[in-house]
Amino acid sequence: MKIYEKLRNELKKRHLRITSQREAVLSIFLENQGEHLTADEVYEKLSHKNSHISKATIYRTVDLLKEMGFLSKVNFGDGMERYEVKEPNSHQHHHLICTKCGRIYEIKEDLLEELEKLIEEKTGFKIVDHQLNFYGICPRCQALSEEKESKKKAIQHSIK
Amino acid sequence: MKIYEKLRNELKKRHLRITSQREAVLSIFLENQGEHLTADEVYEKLSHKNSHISKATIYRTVDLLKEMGFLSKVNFGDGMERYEVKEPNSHQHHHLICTKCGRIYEIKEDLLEELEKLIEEKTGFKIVDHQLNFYGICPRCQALSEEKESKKKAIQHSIK
DNA sequence: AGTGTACCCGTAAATCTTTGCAATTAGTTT
DNA sequence: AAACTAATTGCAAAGATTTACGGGTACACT
Repeated sequence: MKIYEKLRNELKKRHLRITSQREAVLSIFLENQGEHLTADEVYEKLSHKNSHISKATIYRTVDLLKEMGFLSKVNFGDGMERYEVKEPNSHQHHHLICTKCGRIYEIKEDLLEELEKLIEEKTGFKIVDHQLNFYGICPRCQALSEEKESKKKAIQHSIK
Repeated sequence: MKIYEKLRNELKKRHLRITSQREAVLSIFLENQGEHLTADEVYEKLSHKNSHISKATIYRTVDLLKEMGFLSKVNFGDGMERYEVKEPNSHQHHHLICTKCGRIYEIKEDLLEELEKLIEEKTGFKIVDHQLNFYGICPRCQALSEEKESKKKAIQHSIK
């Protein structure tokens, strides 16, 4: 089933309305698979397509699309909420965030299913979603800081 | 070692200054262990102690305390950033967030160490932190909705 | 197709958070 | 103890997100 059709069905099921704004916002995410877009980025991309939708509506719409399972919210701690397409068939994935350069790396595997089951058994919670972020230093930045470190030592040495 | 002493040492190590504001903000968290405070809540609690610190400074200070390892940032998707005391000796814990009532439950175990190691090996990342949230329905809300469900059925039945 | 109702959108205001700037202050050096 | 330097603070402005409200629109029911 096509995804717009799925959007329409989902909206009908919830007695919500099919509007051009909702389809337009979803289209931006479909045209930018793999990216983590902020509300402002969605707004800009829509503007470039001569589709002017107010920021308030974009915020409301991404939240709705999240509730309906089309998007996931991801927060990288950079001061803005981001959203990405959530493929319904695939497992969830996680994010590795480099605290030096801010680059985001994806971890394709989920690996949390066992843990989820364990927690459901222990707590009686019915878990429907999760979000996992790892923070650290990426290989690239590790290499750079080693370089810097050895330069520093070389300088200290030459001063002696 | 006392925690304020630790704060002072950590600040000195980074060539930052020991200020009354920094100690006051930390004190609020120590007096409210187990809570997840927003910047505004910290501000209010300080005001009640006749300690007026500007919001800007509170935001800057909680971020600094996080960088230095005294606090963890937690985001429950309720529109505000929250911070909590991070016990240095204990493992990290995770949060279960009920999407119906908003209550937060804590999971004491970390359980992510193996996974971290696996990812470090695979990607070359040096992981220093992580944040994991589970979203679902708590036992209490499950019970409530079952109740509602059976009432509904009872009504439908009586209509027949 | 016309009517009615509830939902949805855009605007503006409110709220949460970050940032630039000038005055103040902590801590070092003399 | 005075002088100096650089970090820190508070204020105000900017930026990000949510919310209240009135007019407009989707869609169900004739």
